[in-house]
Amino acid sequence: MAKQYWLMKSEPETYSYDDLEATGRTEWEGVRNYQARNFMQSMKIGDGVLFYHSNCKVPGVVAIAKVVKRAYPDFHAFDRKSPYYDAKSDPDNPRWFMVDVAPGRRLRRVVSLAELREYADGPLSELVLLRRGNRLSVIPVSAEEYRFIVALEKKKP
DNA sequence: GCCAACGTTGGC
DNA sequence: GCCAACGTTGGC
Repeated sequence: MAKQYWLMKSEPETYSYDDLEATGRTEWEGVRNYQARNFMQSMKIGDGVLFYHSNCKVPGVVAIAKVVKRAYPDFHAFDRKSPYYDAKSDPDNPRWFMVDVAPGRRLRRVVSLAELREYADGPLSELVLLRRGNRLSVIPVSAEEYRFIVALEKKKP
């Protein structure tokens, strides 16, 4: 199976790309949306990830990361004390899954959402992120879209 | 199975 | 802080 690509959102105040670099690896826990979960379940080791900062001053893609562990049960859902606790998920029949992600490299500059929108009628016309009202935190990206977005780092902002 | 109410996401 | 869009919940 060919390498796949994804965009994963994180609020930098909660967990930024700097945090990922500091720890070298993270569990992508707390995803509580079925569609996003399904995407994570189809991820494979080595898949490319666009690390996106949401809910911040300049939302956009800040770095490249990679999947380093395939989907496994999000055990935070079993922990009553966790903010991600979900009584409907139990260890015998887990409802939520997560993958592990490791850093790749920071882009030369933030490729902002506003800039991505400039290509909404062109190369990024199919980008799920740009669909109206999209709120998914894990989004598939085609190889072409991935390459195009990464290449934008070389453009003058 | 419908749908109103509610909570959350996330850009602005 | 506002609010539009969306998913989930629960009454009926």
